[in-house]
Amino acid sequence: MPEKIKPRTLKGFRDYPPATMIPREWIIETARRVYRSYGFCPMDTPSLEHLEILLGNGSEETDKQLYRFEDHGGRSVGLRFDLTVPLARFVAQHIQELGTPYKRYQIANVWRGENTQRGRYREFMQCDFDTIGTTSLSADIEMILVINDLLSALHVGEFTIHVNHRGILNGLLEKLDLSNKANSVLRALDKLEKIGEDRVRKELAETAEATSDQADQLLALTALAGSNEAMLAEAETLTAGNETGELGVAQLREALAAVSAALSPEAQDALPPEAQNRIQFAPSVCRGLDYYTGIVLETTLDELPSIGSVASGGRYDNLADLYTKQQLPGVGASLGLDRLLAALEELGRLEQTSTTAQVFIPYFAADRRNDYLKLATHLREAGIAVEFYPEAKKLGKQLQYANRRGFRIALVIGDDEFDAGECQVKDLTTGNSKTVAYTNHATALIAEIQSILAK
RNA sequence: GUGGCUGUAGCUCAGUUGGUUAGAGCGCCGGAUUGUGAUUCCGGAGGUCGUGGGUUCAAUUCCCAUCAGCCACCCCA
Repeated sequence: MPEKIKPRTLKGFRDYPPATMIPREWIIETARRVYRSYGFCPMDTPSLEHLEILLGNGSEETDKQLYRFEDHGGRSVGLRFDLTVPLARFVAQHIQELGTPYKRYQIANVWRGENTQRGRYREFMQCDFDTIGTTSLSADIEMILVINDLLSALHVGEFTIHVNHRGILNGLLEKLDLSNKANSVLRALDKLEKIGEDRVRKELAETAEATSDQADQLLALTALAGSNEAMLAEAETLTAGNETGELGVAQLREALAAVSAALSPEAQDALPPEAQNRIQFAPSVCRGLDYYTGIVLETTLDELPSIGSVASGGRYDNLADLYTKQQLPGVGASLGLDRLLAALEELGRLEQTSTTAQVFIPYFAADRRNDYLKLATHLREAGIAVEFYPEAKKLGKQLQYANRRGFRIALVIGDDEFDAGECQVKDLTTGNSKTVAYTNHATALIAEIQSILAK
């Protein structure tokens, strides 16, 4: 007998059995619903692109992480490592037909050949939404509202949206004459919470050659704490005299005020106290996202901040300048679905179900198959998802199966019930059952099922 | 990509200071109970100890490599 091939998956690539796929789809559906509720429209692009498209302004890091190869026609190609670069190519190619403002969402896999860790895989899904072709602050405000709606709808527990404006830090850097060291400075400042002020100071001195006076000012900004209003006032003082910084503070102030106004006061008051500050000015949020130029945001879960940002985004001045002369400003953000799922799993916030139907019909009376199928059809027509067991096994076994899969209701019908035109509706959560007539288009039965499902 | 830790049944783990037939709990399958699932009792299946090599009379145990997972660094457009 030949050796069997060992079944296995590649590092960083995973299977998604039903128990993980069901919550996954639920998140996708929720994201889709929220995005659509703001008028964002679906679109997609190919997984594979010409290498030159993806490399574009690529940093060395991108280079290293990119999955690339030569296709059968000898072309250099690569798998997309995010959804923003393909979007840039897409709008550069199609903006004439699309018109502006163009609002899109895209939920798709991306690939990065980086080392794996909890919540970090080589194939993972991003749920992006963007508004292209407008510089209006309304779009920025809307981005914050979308993220707030989305995470609220996902039942992730309390979360914090950390909002900043690139202009504030850039302004301070200009003022301190450190603009040419921006990357090193931002990278060091971003580690503040992680490694502490002393080591950040050290890193600033080493990598950005910052003087201790410069470091003082940078840390004065990033270490700000207190209410959003108070912090903004401090930031205003620190950047005073610099146009970029002042504009940044002003825009952020306006956006935060608008977000508060948009969220109804009643809804706000109904939230627990910690949630009323869920949108916070965070002067140190600036990492990565090099092309962002305006408002930026990151979102962390209050119960598990260590897993990192589960949704981030911001405003960019010119999305597609690599591919077109047309200036295309925009604003957009992305939900990191796999990281979020990893977090929810760790927090025990995922529902354990392996079924998509709520109602189970055991195959009980062996020669009544067509009657069972007919009943199932009736229920489906009423919008109730039903699974009919394929074998006329012992009832106990079938109920055990139903219980394990997480069905809510079993409809027990044997010869006696068929003859009497009734049906036992068994609530699998409580174990109680109730006998209901199912004749007359099963109206009474449907009502009973719906009342149990509504619980 | 660099460094560290880990890998024993489907799951969570014990264990062997190198030595006969590698264990437990939970889960799974069957029966007690041929019309009712989470309890109870009885029985059963399931492991080349991640994989490959080396040292040894003997390796699941020691060594090397490799694969995978986790952690830190790096990075996260």
